[in-house]
Formats: sequence, structure tokens, C-alpha cells
Amino acid sequence: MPTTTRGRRTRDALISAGREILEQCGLSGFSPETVAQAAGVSYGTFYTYFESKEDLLRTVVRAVAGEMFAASLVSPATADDAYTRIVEANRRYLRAWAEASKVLRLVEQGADSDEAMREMVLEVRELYVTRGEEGLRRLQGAGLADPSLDPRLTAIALGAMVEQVAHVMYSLKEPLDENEVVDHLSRLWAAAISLRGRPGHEGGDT
Amino acid sequence: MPTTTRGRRTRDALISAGREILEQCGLSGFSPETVAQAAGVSYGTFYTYFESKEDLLRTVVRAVAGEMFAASLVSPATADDAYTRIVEANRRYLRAWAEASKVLRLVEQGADSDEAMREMVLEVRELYVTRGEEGLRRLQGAGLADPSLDPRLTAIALGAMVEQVAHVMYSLKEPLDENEVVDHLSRLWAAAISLRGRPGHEGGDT
Amino acid sequence: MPTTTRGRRTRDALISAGREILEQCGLSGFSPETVAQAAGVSYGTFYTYFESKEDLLRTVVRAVAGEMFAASLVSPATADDAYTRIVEANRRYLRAWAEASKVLRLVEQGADSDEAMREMVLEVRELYVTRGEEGLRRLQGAGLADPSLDPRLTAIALGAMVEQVAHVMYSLKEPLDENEVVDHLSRLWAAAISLRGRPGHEGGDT
Amino acid sequence: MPTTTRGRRTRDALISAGREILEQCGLSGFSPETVAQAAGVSYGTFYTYFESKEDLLRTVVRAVAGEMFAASLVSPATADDAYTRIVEANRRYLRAWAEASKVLRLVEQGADSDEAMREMVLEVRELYVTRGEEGLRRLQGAGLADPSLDPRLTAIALGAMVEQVAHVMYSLKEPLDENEVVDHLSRLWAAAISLRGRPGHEGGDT
DNA sequence: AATGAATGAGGGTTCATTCAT
DNA sequence: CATGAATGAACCCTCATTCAT
Repeated sequence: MPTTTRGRRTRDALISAGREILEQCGLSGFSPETVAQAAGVSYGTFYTYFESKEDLLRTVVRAVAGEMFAASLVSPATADDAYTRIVEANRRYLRAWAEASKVLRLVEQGADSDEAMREMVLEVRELYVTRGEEGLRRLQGAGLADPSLDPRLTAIALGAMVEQVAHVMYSLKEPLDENEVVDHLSRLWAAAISLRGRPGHEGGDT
Repeated sequence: MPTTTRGRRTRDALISAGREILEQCGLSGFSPETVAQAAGVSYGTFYTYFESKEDLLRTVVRAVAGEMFAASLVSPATADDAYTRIVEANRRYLRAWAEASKVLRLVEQGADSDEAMREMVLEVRELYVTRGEEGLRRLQGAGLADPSLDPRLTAIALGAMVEQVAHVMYSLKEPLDENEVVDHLSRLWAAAISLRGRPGHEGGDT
Repeated sequence: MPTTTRGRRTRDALISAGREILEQCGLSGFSPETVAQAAGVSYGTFYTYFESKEDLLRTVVRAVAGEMFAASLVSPATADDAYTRIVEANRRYLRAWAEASKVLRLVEQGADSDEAMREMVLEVRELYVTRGEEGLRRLQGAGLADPSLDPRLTAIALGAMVEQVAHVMYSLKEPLDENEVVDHLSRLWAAAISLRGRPGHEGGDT
Repeated sequence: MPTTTRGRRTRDALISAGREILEQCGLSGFSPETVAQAAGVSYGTFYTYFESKEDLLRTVVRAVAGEMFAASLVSPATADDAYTRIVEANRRYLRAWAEASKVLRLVEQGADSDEAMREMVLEVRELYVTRGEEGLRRLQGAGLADPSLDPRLTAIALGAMVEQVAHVMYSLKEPLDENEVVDHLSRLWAAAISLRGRPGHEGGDT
């Protein structure tokens, strides 16, 4: 662990270089050599701060996961309206995944031999599932959502929808308009759980 | 291309060995040597049938994609009822992805340098999106689904939901009951597009 | 393990190249690269036959130890006379160690992390000690050697003498005449155990 | 060369840390980093006092060799009796080698590229050989030892015996009782040169 | 067609040494 | 003097591919 300012700067440079390379080139382009070059330091310096390639990978994933956690803690009380909250949640969710999924997906499969990292990824996903689950449970309790839906299963499915759309749009570069996507995801989500209280949809489909 | 029976058998053995290794060990375990061993043939024989490692990879992906295409062609006219058709589609979709996604996901990211393969994967996805899109358009035309939804965007989003749930359940081994999942996915799907004609849901929520 | 003739030849070439390098350059000069070069094969070929640098080292040590064992099995019944047998034993011992000690000594200390190899070396030494011990016990039983000497301790000490002289002479290149050395070692050995029956020394020192 | 007290202390700490590491871990564990750590100083400080790794190695060897020289100068006139003197010499010899051989043996082979160090080791050995040689010559002159033995060859051989026994006992950890070993070495040594004047052995073996 | 030996560029890591603070 | 970051050559090993049999 670096004790001097210079050391910390170098370490940070390596971490962010690592993340950039991971996002742009994938795991196969992620090597101590390329990372060191991108960080503007010499080859051996890499090993001053990281025990191994995997060590940096873990560190990057930890940082990304940390951001996800932090992003998820942003106060959800932006609106009274349930639908508006869903829109907000989806927008944030989508953007958070846009950044994180590039890295997290790589780890999901690529990181053989490092069970710990895989679990970190699963924990992030679980966090989102749990939040969705609790939100749905609250809506059901308030009589605002279809009470016959299993909260966990529903949260998994709708979370999966948003995550995968983020992947399709940001990683696979499917050319979609972000606002339209957020709008549709939110409407689909709301309709899927038969959300009431949405302006203009109050009456259902009589 | 092999002309003799023996040749064809050897080639097939290599392909299915390659697929098994890909599904079980991922890209990192996929090497000419391991594949040859798994196929029970000698080391150099690999290059009798494939120009390179990527050549086999392409071949395997082509096979998997072919199965997806084939599975998707199964007559959708199993039921008159729109909801029952959705249930059936989701069940088949889920299972088809269960097999295919193991391989296709790897390719999505891992196969740098082979744009052709990436496109193959995108084509498979596009096929499903197009089918969902057309189905939705038909339902909208018949007045059975929310006409304000963009068919393509909706098909992408709901397809994404099913695909990602398949991934979570089969690859990440989230312990879920397949029947319950199919049931929920179908209900969510139906509700999301405000499907009418579903027995017992006809009246909406007056 | 090589199945073809060519393979066996290459493997043997690597082993003997490895041994030569060990004898001439020591452990520090012993690298897959130098060995492969000395054997006239390419770099990677080394790993066709040996899992690692240590694997070849083990193999070489095993071969050297094997030769030592073989040399030690040469019939000791070359003469009825105990002294002549000692002379013969010392001559053979000296020559065997001349070859082996170059390699075995390196291993004794250098091979960190490979306890198995160290034990192999100790076993070779033990073999010689045991043989010396048994020989002395026989002489003592026949009333031909000082019965008050501890056979094992004596065998260790006298074996140590011969081994170390071999080292000094052959490895450190102390310029000594081999015949004189054998003669003195034998006389010192015989006198040390108060061997009787030596022609011309029968009467002791009255 | 350090001028301040603190400087001298740091230098000494490095030297004794170096020696300890050499004795316990061998040459492979002997690095500027490990030595600096063991001495409790920072990484770069090493090069304040030593030009290179080899520089410290030389310094350590010089110190060890110096101790050997010093130990050898201890007055040998502790007893009139020749046999008692041999016993005493062997005991001191054994203990001196116990300490020194750990370091000296490493150098004998490991220190490629540093002929100077090798010679230092050989000089130490030569010192002991010369002393043994002279001792034997004196005994022969006094009619107390077999006059037909070549003094140098005999000194080499018997010195080799003691040195190698020390190695076997202290480095290879052969479990032997030190007193018994000294006793046997002395008896073997005395008998080997047909030493007269040993109480109770005066008469030879008539 | 099948075999398995041969190849060597490339990847991860270590470590003796230098240098700026 | 002391510190610890920076350096890069050297080392061990892997593996996709070629080639002689």
C-alpha cells in the first residue's frame, strides 16, 4: 500500500487505466503490460502496487461494485408518485449498469479461478434484486400492485429486463434512444405489475 | 471437408467435444489440445479439419445458432389463445437459451478479432427480436395489446427479460423453479403489453 | 513420455545436456533455455518432455543417483583380502562420487522447495553409509577390526572422508594424484579401524 | 564506509541480517530486499552501505572466514598429550565448521562470477590443511606417527573427514551425539596415523 | 487420414539496481 | 542518511500452429 502521495497517484493511475482497458478491450487486452503503458508507468511498476494481474482485476471490480452500491443508495424519495419513482429508478439503473456491466459481465465468465470475484458480482446483482423486491412488496402492501405476483421472482425478471437492455444498448451498441428506452422500460414495468396510481391509467382497461 | 465416413465422424467428434468444453470450461479451457483430447483424437488431427482454433469456434457457434433457428421455427400455432402462445413461446425460448446462451455469451465478448462471429450472435438475437416484434404488431392490430407501445423496443425489452432470466437461472444457477418462472414471465409479459383475451383477466381492473 | 524413437532421442539429449550444464555451470546456469540450446532443440521443446525446470532436475538427479546405486552393486568379491577390498571400494567410491557429487551437492542445498530431491540425495548417502556399516560389522565379527568402534558412526566418518576428498579433488580441482589418493585413503581407513590381515602389517606396532 | 555511529550500526545490522538469512534460507533467499527487511531498514538503504548484493555477500564471507582464522589461532598448547590435543582440535574444528560451513559451502558453488570469493573459501580450507599437515609432520618427526604417510595428503583426507562430518551433522541434521562424534573422530584420526602415546594404546596390537 | 514432435512468440512475474524526495 | 517508488532485463512457462513420419 502506497504511503506517499506519488505512490497513491501511481496506484490510482493503474486502477483507472485498468478499468478503461477492461471496458474497451475486454479481458484479453487486459495485461500488466498494457495497463502499465496506459498508466504511463514502466512495466515493473505494476508489481509495486499489485501482486498480480488478478489482484488489479479484483481491485477494479471492487471499485465498480462500490460505485454500484453507492449509486443504489441515492435517495429514492424524489417523488411521491410511484410511477415517477419507477422512471427514476430505471434511469439510474440503466446508467449505472451502462458503466458497470462492461466490467461485471467480463468477470461473470472470464475470471476462472477466482470464485471471490464472481461472488462479488452476484452480490451486486442481489442488491438490486432485493431493492426491487422490497419496492414491489411495499406497492403490493399499499394495494398498488398485483398482489398475486411473487415479489422476488418479479424483481428478478424485471431487473433482468433492465440489465439486459442496458447491455444490448451500451455494450452491443444497438442504436436506441435512451429516453425512449427509459420510457418504455418504465411503462412495461408498471404495466407488468399492474401498477395503479399512474396518471391516466387509473381506470384500467374497461 | 471430409469425404470419408471416418473423416466425418472425426470432424463431428471434434465439434461436439468443442461445444462441451466451451459450455463447461469457457473460452479459457477451449484449446486445440483439450478439444482433441476430449474428442479422443491425436493432437495434430485437429488441424486436419480446422484451420485454426477460431475456425472450430465459428463452427460450434454456427451449430448452436442453427439449433436456435430450428427451435424458433417450431410451429407457433399450438393454440388459438394469445396468452397460451406466449406461455409456450416463453417456455421454448427459455430452454433454447439455456443451451445456447452458454456458448453465445462467451462469443459476445471473448471473440475479439472475429467480427463475423459477433455478428452471428447478433443475428440470432435479432431473429428473436423480430419474431417478438411481429407478434406484438399482430396483437396490436387485433386490438389485443397496448397500441401505444413501440413494437421493436418492447420486443427488445421483453426478449431481454427472458434471455437474462435464462442466464441467471441456468448459468448463474439461481435456484428457481422452471414452471414458476415460465408462469411469471408470461404473466409479466402479458400484463406489460396489456394483453386482452387472457381468460379471467378480460375485464381489467374496474 | 515419448512414444517414438525421435522423441526418446530428444528427451535423452535434454537429459544429458541438463546434466552437463549442471556439472559445468551449476544451478544458476541451469535454465530451460540453456538446456534446450545445449541439446540443440528449440525453446518450447523442453516443455514437450518436462513439466518444469524442476522436473528435469529431478530426472537428472534420479539418473545420477541410479548410477551411484548401480556402481555400488558391483560385486565386492573381487578379492579375499579385506584390505584389497577396501582399496577397490575406495577407488570405485571415489570415481562414482567424482561424477555424482557435482550434481548431488548442488541439489543438497540449491533445490529449495523440493524436499523430495533432497531426500533422494540423502538416500544415496545413506546407502553408502549402510554398506560401510555392514562391512565394518562383518570385519568386527571376524575379529579383524577394532570392536570398540561404533559401526555406524565410523562408517559415516570414513565415508565422509572419501566423499569430501572426492569433492576437493574433482570439484575444487586440488591437484592430487588419484592413485596416491586411493592408496592413502585406503591405508588411513584400514589403520583407522585397526584392520588386521593386511599383508605386511600383520604384527601391528610392536 | 559509515562515519557516524548510527551509520555503523545500520551497516552492522545489515551484515548480521545477511548472515542469518544466508544460514537459514540459503543463497536463494538472500536478496537486498529480504536482508533490508530483516535488518529493519528500508529498501534503498541497502545501497547506501553496499554497492551490490555481491558486495554484502563478500563482506559476510569475509567475516565468517575471519572468525575461522581467529578460531584457528586459539593456542593449541592446551595439553602435552598428543591425543588430547587431537581431541581438542577436532572439537574446535567441528564447532567452527558448524557455523562457517553453512555459509562457506554456499559460496563454494553458488557464487558464480566471483572468483575472489571462491578463493577466500579455499584459503580457509588451506589454512586448516596446513595446520594439520604441520601437526602431522611434527608427530612423525617425534616418532609418534606413521612416517610413511604423506603429510599433506593425510591432512587433506582427515580434515575432509571432520569437515564433512560437521556438514552431515549440522547442515543435514543427521542426529548424532556431538561428544560421541568427537570421540570417534579423534580415535579414528589417531588410529589412522598410528599415533603412539595414546594411553592404553601404547602397545599396538600384538 | 492420423500422429505427435517441434517451434517460438508472447504472457506473467521477479528482482537487482537507480533515483527523486 | 533514509526512504520507497521506478525501472526493465531476465526468467519460467503456455499454446496456437507447422511439419516430418
